[in-house]
Amino acid sequence: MAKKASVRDVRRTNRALLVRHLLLGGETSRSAVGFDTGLSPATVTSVMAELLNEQTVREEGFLDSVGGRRRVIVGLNPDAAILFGADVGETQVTTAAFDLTLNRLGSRTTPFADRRIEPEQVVALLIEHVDALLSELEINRSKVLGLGLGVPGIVENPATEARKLRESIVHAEVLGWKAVSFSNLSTTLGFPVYIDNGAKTTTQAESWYGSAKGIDHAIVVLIGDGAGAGIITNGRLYRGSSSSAGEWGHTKISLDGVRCRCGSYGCVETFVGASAVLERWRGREDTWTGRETEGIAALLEAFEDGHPQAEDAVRSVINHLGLALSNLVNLYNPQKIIVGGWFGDQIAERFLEEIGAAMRRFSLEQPGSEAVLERSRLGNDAVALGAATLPLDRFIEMGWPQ
Amino acid sequence: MAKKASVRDVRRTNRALLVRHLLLGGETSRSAVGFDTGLSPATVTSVMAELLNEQTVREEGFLDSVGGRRRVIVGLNPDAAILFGADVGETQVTTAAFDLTLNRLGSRTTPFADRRIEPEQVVALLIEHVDALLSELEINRSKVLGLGLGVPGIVENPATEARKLRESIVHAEVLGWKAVSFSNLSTTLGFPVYIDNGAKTTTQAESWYGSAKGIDHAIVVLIGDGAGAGIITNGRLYRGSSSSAGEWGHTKISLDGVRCRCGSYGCVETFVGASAVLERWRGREDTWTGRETEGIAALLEAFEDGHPQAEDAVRSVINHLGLALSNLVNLYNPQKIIVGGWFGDQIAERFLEEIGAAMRRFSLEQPGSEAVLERSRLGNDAVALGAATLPLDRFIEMGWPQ
DNA sequence: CAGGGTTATTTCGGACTATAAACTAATATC
DNA sequence: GATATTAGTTTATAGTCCGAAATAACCCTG
Repeated sequence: MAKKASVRDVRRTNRALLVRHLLLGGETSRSAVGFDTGLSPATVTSVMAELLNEQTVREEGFLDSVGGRRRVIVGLNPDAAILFGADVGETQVTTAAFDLTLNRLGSRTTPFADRRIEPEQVVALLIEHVDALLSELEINRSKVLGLGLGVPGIVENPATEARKLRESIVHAEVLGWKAVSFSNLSTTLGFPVYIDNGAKTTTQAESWYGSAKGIDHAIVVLIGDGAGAGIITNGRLYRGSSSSAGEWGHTKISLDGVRCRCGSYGCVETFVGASAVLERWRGREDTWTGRETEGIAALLEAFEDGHPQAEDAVRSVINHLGLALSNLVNLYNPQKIIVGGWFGDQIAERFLEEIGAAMRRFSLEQPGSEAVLERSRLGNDAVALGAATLPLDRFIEMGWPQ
Repeated sequence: MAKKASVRDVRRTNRALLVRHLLLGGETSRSAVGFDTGLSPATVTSVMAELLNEQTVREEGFLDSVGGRRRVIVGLNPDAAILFGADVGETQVTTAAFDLTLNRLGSRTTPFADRRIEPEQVVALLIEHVDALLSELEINRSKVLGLGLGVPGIVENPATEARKLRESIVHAEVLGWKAVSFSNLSTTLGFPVYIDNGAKTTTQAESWYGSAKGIDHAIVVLIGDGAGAGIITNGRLYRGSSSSAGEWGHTKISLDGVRCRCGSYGCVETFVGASAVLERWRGREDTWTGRETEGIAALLEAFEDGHPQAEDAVRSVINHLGLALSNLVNLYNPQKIIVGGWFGDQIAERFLEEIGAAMRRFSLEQPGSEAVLERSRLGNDAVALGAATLPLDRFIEMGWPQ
């Protein structure tokens, strides 16, 4: 449970605090860092010297004087290391390279058909992408801190520690994966590989750079064909005992109802997922399978044109989504709920107010009045970006390998 | 978000680790403590000397030699301090006194009628109880570390830190309390007062001493007339952004249904709460209001006798409870779910298997297979016991006042 | 352009920590 | 009684942060 502490841990904590501050706050001066973190100037100098020495941080000129000695600009050295983030989606694999400040340096995407791809193919693609990016960017493999992998499905994770994510087991129903391990990928690539659920990596990205930045209690809700959620509690991504927390799409809000792909009935996904919504709008024709985005566009158009059935379908989504969100509000008491995912983006763009009103109507007053509903600010890149935060987070906490 | 660390924090952390170890593990030897905590023998000696010096710990004899020097028995000194825990229920106020090892030294209970009591009356009762217990036990007021207060309702808590609980605001609908503050109680009593929701204090007790002991991810579900939950994530009680997390009883599992006392429809409470169950069994007659325990006894008897309506009512509880629990499983991925509360105790006693089966049926496979359903091991005392852990926790983390 | 004021950063010494290693204590065993 | 064994303490050392003083590098004024 609790862990012992030693003097070394103090340095590690403060070092991480500083690096994280520079990452999220950008360039500043030593004195500002001291003020913001509460560390004494002496300590800032000391830790910064260590970081400068190992090239993690660089001095980048001076800020104008404000009456005294000019401030030295310090900031993370983007070129100090490279991070890869990969997004294994339902239709394509995207691998992106980032520098230490999480600027995207380049990316590779390979689509695949029929929502089917074997783990071995993914491994091959990842190796190909990484190699291509490394030579394109003319970067030495030794500079790579690691690869983060966002996958659709449950990632089982023996130890809670992020450092052990490499030994994870992936169950991705959508892709037909059962108990898949990527343990050998790391050896082939020559650097650590970290795996997490795509919704969770997106949440991580949203928490570091998006609408949930700096928020201690936030929930990121992702709605596409299906629905998932990532939960930030006390400033950190909540994983549960085996990393499968946040399966909001399969919580039940009805005692009966349409059968869900998970095998059960009444799941949130069967009320607010794009496929389900289309099915409800047009009946069980399977007309839109594989073309859900077009279907939703058609639905929204029909709504604008005032078609009653379309209106019913949209109202139903708003209502059920509000109810499903209120369950999160009552259980987690978050400061913010962020709606994303391709379908979530679209309905939130037009109906954010209505959804928020429905959510508050179903919530208890106190937590309901505090929960702010917002749209996601990050686009499709969020999965890969969030995945890249996995090795970066480890770097921040633990420093350079060895 | 993150906080800076200093060398002092190291000592505080290790001291807390040791005290907590002695509290939960009972008496041991220095060498065993070192082995269990990972601290070096030298450090154990040093910290233990500090604790001995301030009387928090005492040496209590020797363990037999196992081939070398005999081990000195060290353990918390129960008489070092006194803690009060109070349970403000819907029908009575109970105040209990505990020693430092949370042994119950005595208690006072005062019932009240009609589920109505004014905050001022509670304050008066608490002062009376405390004074009575202090003189009964012949204890000096200066030895009291604090009073923890478990109340039915939402406790709003400006700061997340437990140390600020004294400035909390209480909303207790059942008692007709709106935005009540107990800020002056602490001054009158002469020691700190900490307030939390009763379900949360029970959860704390369950986490320290009951079925959730040592479990990092657990949920305690309390079912009486209403329903609530306490959530342990990463070994700590989860409070949310304003301490109102865990309102499981008012999450919705149906799109329509009976009106809940919270004003909404479809709440879990309206399916599994004792009052609601009785209403469903016997119709809206209000026959059992104020005598719910008798009603439930009658229901269970009728069930045993094979009355079909009773059987329907019981099956309905099992089913809905299983579903409502599955939502917790999918969202939190806990290792354990503990069922308590007076009604929860009774149904779990007879139908734990069935409820667990229903829960797993509605859950996703992976988190569902991991979540163990158990009965609470603590009785009615749990609220007061858990409340007493509030000042105790602060003592463990921060040491003696000043 | 010299000198005083101001702000930023570094240096230095002090106070605390944990720990390894050496040491002392107290027992069991032969 | 000698030796081995285990428990616990003392000592020396290496980190650690931080306050205070020192230094650096500027602005402003006359």
